[in-house]
Amino acid sequence: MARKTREEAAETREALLDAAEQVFRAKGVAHATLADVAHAAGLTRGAVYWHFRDKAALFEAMCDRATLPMETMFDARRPAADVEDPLGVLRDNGVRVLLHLASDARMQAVFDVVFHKCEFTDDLAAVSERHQQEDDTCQQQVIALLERAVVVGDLPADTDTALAADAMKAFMLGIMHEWVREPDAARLAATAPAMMAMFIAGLKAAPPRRAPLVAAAKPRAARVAGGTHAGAD
Amino acid sequence: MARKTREEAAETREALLDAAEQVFRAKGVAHATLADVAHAAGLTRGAVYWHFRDKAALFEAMCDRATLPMETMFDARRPAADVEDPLGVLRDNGVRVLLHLASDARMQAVFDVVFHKCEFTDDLAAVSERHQQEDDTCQQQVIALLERAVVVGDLPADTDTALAADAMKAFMLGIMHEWVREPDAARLAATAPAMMAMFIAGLKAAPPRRAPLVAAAKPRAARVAGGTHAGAD
DNA sequence: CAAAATACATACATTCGTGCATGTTTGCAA
DNA sequence: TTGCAAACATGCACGAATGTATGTATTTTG
Repeated sequence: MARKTREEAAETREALLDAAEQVFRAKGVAHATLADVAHAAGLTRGAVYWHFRDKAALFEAMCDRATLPMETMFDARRPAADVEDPLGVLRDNGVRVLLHLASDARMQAVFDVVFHKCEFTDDLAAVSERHQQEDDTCQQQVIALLERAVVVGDLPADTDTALAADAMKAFMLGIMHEWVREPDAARLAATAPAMMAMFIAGLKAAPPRRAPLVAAAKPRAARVAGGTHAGAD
Repeated sequence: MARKTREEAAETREALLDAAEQVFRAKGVAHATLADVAHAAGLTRGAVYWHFRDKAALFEAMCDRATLPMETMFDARRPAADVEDPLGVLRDNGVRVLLHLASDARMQAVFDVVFHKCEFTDDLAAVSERHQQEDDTCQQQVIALLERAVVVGDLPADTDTALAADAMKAFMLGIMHEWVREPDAARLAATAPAMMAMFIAGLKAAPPRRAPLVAAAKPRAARVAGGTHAGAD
């Protein structure tokens, strides 16, 4: 109808993002229409097209609003160069992320959408790349802690820290992936410590090593050309 | 144009499923049109509507063709009641699944579609429930092996086998989820044993226990109001 | 206080995908 | 050999969603 004040406009934008979370979660991103989102917010498509260029932009803004807090949670960590119990820090970080997911309804909705209610194709390539970058920076943090663990002596020198980081990422991602399908905050909160403790214990007991099995302990000559060669036939 | 023989008709059906894998993977299930699938197979929409009721039926058939082999792979296992090294069997089973994924291009395509290129909403509810059932039967197999491990003495008596099974499911699902994004068959094949060994080692070293933390061992008083309270500040 | 920009609602044209109905040729059975 | 049904291709009507253009009232600015 009429123009709103700046604050009210910002509120409508938030309302649209809230509606997008609900509608995307219920109908899927591709299957949901912008009219659905607008109507869920008590508005019309005009409001949506005023605040966002198209559906992809709306989706991107929705993701940003939920993942930026998570980014800061990880980036705010100290340089991780002088912690005395790096594996303990790693475990606590994992638990913290899971507890945060268990307590933040917005994060739950967005993760449910990203995991199960959206198709990552060309039009969402920008969002996908941003997620990729965030994941990479997070992985660097984990690798730094793992290498610190090597220095401290909690892990052997030839630990494949990159692989261990991939394993941790896969574990946590799988937990969140499955949990958002049937959210039970109490259960996740109760089981998160045991989950992470189990993973860290496995990391200590059977850490993945570099130069896995092939190119065995001491073959004839190490005349591999590429340098960054995979190793497995 | 004309009628084909029964065998040729079956071949065109397979060709349509092949095309669906490619097109769904490239454009996403919701964003892909049946004309795309038909054209990718060198046919028209008429052929699609002859063999499948609609897009959901095509998707379901595509999933079945790829996951049924996996089902048999798990169901063909022996009753798991008298194995002498249940955790070893569990580890080998996990490795086998990962190796199978690394070597089967069809399974890779379908998993990529299911994980990243499709929206599980109402119209695909049937497929989602079937996946759920398959997962449950698989989980029962894992739990059976874990309880066998308790009997054998590899795990303590109060091991939370259901939670451990959830952890394994999350771990494997996370590995596959991430791997299909950037498939590298050699790398997955090379790292799968170390991954599974690490998990089993963690299971042995720090198995999750029942009656986790709440109703705790012996704190002052368990007078938390909510009942389903998180517990970890 | 007037002009311009804001914050939407409304209306419209266009495209696109689906579902079905129909056409057409050929394999298969009697 | 005839008839029927399989195995598609083709064409059409319908709805639905998008993008944009326009209208409108209010807010802000000078």
